[in-house]
Parts: sequence; C-alpha cells; structure tokens
Amino acid sequence: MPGIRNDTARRRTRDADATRHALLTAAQRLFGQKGYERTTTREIGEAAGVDPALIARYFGSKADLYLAAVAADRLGDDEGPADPDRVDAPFTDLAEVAQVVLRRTAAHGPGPILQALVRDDASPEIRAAATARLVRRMVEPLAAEYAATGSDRPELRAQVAVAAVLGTSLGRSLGWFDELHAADPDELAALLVQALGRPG
Amino acid sequence: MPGIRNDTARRRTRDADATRHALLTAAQRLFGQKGYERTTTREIGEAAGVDPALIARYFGSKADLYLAAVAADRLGDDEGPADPDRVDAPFTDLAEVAQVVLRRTAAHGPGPILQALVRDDASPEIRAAATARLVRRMVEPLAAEYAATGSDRPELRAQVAVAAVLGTSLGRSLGWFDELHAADPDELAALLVQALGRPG
DNA sequence: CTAGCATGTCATCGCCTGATGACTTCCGAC
DNA sequence: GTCGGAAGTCATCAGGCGATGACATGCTAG
Repeated sequence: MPGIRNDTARRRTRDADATRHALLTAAQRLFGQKGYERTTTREIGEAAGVDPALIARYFGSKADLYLAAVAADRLGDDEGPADPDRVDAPFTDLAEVAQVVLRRTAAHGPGPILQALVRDDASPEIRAAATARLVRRMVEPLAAEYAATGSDRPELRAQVAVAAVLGTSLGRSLGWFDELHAADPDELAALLVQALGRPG
Repeated sequence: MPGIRNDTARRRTRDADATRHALLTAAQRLFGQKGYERTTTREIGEAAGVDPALIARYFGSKADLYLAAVAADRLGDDEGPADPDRVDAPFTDLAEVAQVVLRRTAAHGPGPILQALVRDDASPEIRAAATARLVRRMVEPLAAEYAATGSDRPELRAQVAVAAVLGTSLGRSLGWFDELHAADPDELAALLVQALGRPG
C-alpha cells in the first residue's frame, strides 16, 4: 500500500485517527465511571459523537476497546502533553503517590485501571496489566522507602499503603461516606501519609 | 390469615422457607463472588437447585433479591447461629473492625456489601443500604473513639480508616499484590491498627 | 375423600445487548 | 473529471437477559 497517507498530516473532516481517539477517550471515561458491564457500545458511540459500529471497525470488539482503554490509562499522571518518557515513571514517595492518585480520581473518577483492579469480572490479562503498572510505579518505590527507614516487612507495608490509598480514593469518588466524599484530595493525602508514612 | 402454619414446624418436601433460604444463600454467594451484573437469575436458580421463577415469587425481582442478600449479609460477623440481637451490633474499636472485616473477607471473599460498595453499577438504594450499615456499625463508633482521643476531624479520620481497611481487604482477596494476597488477615489488621489507630 | 390453596414447573414474552454486513458519502490521486 | 477506496451510516441479526402468567402438583384442613 504505497503512500496512503500524505506527508502533510492535513485535518480531514473524516478523520480516522480523530474518530479512534474520540472513541478511546469516551471509553476511558465511561468505563472508568460505570465499569465495563454497565457501559454499552451505543453509549460510547453517542459520547464520542460517532457511530457505535466504528468500535468494531477500529478496535475489533467492546472487550478489545476496554483493553485499549486500560493500556492507555496513565493512572495518576498529571494532564498535559503526553511525554512518553515520563509516562510510567515511578513515583518517589508515599506523599506523591497519595496526592496524585487522589487528585486524579477526584478529578476524573476512577479510571479503567482502578476499575480493572476492583472488578472481578475483568479478564486475568487486564488485571495483570493493571497490577503490574501499580507495582512498578508505586509499590516498589514505596517498599524501598520503607526499607530505608528500617521498617520490618517493607514490601508488605508498601502494598498495604497502596491498597489503603486506593481504597480511600475509591471510597471518596464513589461517595461511601459524606465527609470522605466532600474532603479535599490533598487533605486526604496528607492524612494518609501521616498515618502510613512513618515507620512502625 | 388464621393458622396458616401449624404449631408443629414439620419438614415438608415442598418447603417455601427452605426454598427461600436456598435462593438467598446462593444469591449471597454468587453476588458476592461475581457481582450483580454478571450473576444471572438462571445461575442463582441452578445453584440453589430451584426454579429461577421462584425468585420473582419470593423476592419480587433480581434487584430485590440483591437487596435481601445485602440486608442478610452480616459483614464481619462470625459464623454461628444467627442471633438477631447481635446482628448489626456496632463494633467497639478499629482493631475489631479491621480484624473482623479482614478475616471474613479472607474466608469467604468479598460479600454482597463490599460488592455493592465497590461496584458503581449497583442501584442507589442498594448502595445507600450498604453504606448505612457500614456507617452505623463501623464509622460512628470509630469516630467516637477518635473524638475521645482528641483527634481533630474525628469523623473524617474514621471514614478514612474504614475506607483503608476495606481497600486493604479488597486488595488482599482480589490478589492485587503477592505479599498482600498471602498475608495473614490478623497481621494485616494489626498493621492497619498500628498505622491508623493512634491519634494524629 | 375432597376441596382449596400453597408450592413448583414450564413455555414464552419483550427488551437490550454486541456484532455484522451491505450501503452511502466523501476525500484524494491521477 | 472521475475513479477507487477509505470513512461513516444504517438496518438488522442472534443470543441472553429478567420477567410473566398459565398450568401442574402435592400438602393440609375439614
């Protein structure tokens, strides 16, 4: 297929890349808000301003779109231009982890990664991909930090800390309790750091 | 309705109470394992050894059965004969909350209440029922405890503590991280209490 | 024994879902 | 201009879902 795309990336009224991106964005938002089962392809199409049949064309199936949404979910990354080198960079300490997770979830609701973790209907590959990112970006650096301060069982403490942060973030965005729901993300982060941050 | 039931509670081959109980038990297990959406009435009927149509007869609808399952879910109560007076009794301190939640979840997986909390596909009434029980049994006593120790924002701290316990419990039973998954529930409870229990 | 109602069975309905493929529209090359 | 194929639209399908109501069965009262 010689030269399908021109050298100049001109804006087209019918733009496959834009459509693809719109679908992926809408899918991330809806899957992250309502979960996989409750989100229908028709909803995604409507939210993206696009015919649902395009999901099949561009992603294959609803499940494949979900996978793509998880893969594209930069949990906790600040918004802004996607810098491939920065994405997936490990966090440095619990304060950063807590602040960034809580802010992000507060702003956009639980994303596909959190949904994939929490839902047991997610396929094993999806779960594995989600946990792998969490481990590398959050658990491992935290474990190193705990180990440096001389805590016993640093790995377990790091895993508990991340689980606690995720639980708090989930509870906040899902509105489990009134004050938790209304709380400022940074205040929650500070509270958690205060509790979990010091060596035992 | 005079004397529908005999004075002697004789075992009958066709026993409405037994059928009702079988459905409720199967529903608790399946809803707790797979969540609401992924569990079908036909599955529940098969698991209970009962015709699915009886769900409509005895509970009204699938959603009502779910509500009944949540209501009957004694989150954290030790097994044993159901004592109506003890069910729903508030916990006394964080240690009890953490221990009991973690033990229960470790033994039986996340129950209907935890599922209802975590899943955003649950209807508002279901969520409200689940959170109401958590608040009364766990959050309020903890808030009182925090207040007694002079912590600032005792309610918020209590809510964060419960959310952290639930997140840890969920992460453990869903196998987010290796050591967390393998950890002894009591050890996790102790770890959380140590972190969250002391006044800030 | 028998009448009546509680209990359980079964076939089926209407709805919604994800998926499919034929059809139309429009861009870009030549 | 016109032609080919990419991009988007539409109607429709098959399957599974929860729900329903007519029907069959068996217990118990009298």
